Amino acid sequence: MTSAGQAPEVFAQRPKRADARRNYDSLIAAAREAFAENGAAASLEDVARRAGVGIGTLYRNFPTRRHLFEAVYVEEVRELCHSAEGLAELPPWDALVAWLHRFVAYVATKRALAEQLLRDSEIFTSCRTEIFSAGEPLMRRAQAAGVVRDDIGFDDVVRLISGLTMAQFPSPEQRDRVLGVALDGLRPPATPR
Amino acid sequence: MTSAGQAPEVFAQRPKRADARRNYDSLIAAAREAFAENGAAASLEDVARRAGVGIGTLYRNFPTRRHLFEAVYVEEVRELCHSAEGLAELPPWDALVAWLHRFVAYVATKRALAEQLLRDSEIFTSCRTEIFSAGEPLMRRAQAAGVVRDDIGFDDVVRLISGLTMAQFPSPEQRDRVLGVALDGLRPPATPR
DNA sequence: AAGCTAGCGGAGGGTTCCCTCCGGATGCAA
DNA sequence: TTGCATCCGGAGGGAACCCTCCGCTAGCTT
Repeated sequence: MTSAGQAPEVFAQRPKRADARRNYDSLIAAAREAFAENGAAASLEDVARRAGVGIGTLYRNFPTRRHLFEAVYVEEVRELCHSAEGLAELPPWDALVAWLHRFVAYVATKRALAEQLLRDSEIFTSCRTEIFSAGEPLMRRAQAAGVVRDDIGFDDVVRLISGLTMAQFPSPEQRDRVLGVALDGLRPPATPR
Repeated sequence: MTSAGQAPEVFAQRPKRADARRNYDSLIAAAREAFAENGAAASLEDVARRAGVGIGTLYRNFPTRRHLFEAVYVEEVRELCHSAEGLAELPPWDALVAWLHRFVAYVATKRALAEQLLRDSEIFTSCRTEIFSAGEPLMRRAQAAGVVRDDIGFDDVVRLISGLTMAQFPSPEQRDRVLGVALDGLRPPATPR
């Protein structure tokens, strides 16, 4: 008997035994920390140490550095997308802005991660899709309401916001001020209001 | 150029003998290539190989990785600042936009470099000063002419543009479109607030 | 409670890179 | 041309990291 045929599933699958699942989770948490701290080149042995497991366990769960990378990334994206729920009740412009603010927080910490994955990755495109289906409706609603210019697409906004967040800001105040400028660029050319 | 005369001692000094100077220059060129290609973690031995010199020569000129890094960075900044000359003849808004476009090209290739130096570096702050003295006058002129909002500073613009450029764009068209949006955000509000 | 097996840890061999050191080569001044 | 201070190249020891392998541990099932 073999394990079921190869899963086309890009996502690493979570193990089934209790202790294994525990290890899997702390590995992801440890990797999140290590990557945030030392960038994408963080030592895998250090990750294992942080997680309190042997290096062998790390490799069993994530055969390559990239697997680990992607697992962390997917986790992050999931949280971000989840946060889009409940915003539909706000006015169109406010809803969009609120979500973009969360997006900023997300990108800020995931700089190194994104850097690696940007090159080429099935994971990345699939996460992109997920992000789009979370945020694009907010954008379209705002455009329909006439509070956002309609000569641009959601992907333009994503690049704009995610890019500017990659810069390092000395203070949250400045970050918000700059974000405000960018958001002003989204408004229609001659909106009163 | 702004700061002529003797540079701060942080700058590696160019050697005096002809062959040594040649090596120094090809090392910087090689490093520029290698860093652009493999990111900040590029192997120093690879840099020496590209430059066609021994590893010893590299270490004699640049005792640490950071020295080499900074030398490349300074070179880049110099070129950028130099490009601000001659823009004073354009109309205020056009001059600013033209320079920001060059700035974009500069940041695009120097991502990895900046990433490293952002943390803490005397060099970085001094280059920052140089960039400011090149670009800030353009900005102030535009503000004085009333074509740029005056509730923001030049450093806000720098962060906005440089950040934006760190994102990766699938096409130059999209990059320019997004840049356009950001620039629109710089204009004064259509209606006074 | 007993057996089966998924899962664990970490030693260890291999690779890559860092950086020092010194005998030999060479530009430059006299 | 000659002398020498400067500069060159790359061998080599050490450190960090990658990843495999296998004897042992401990969940889960019956």
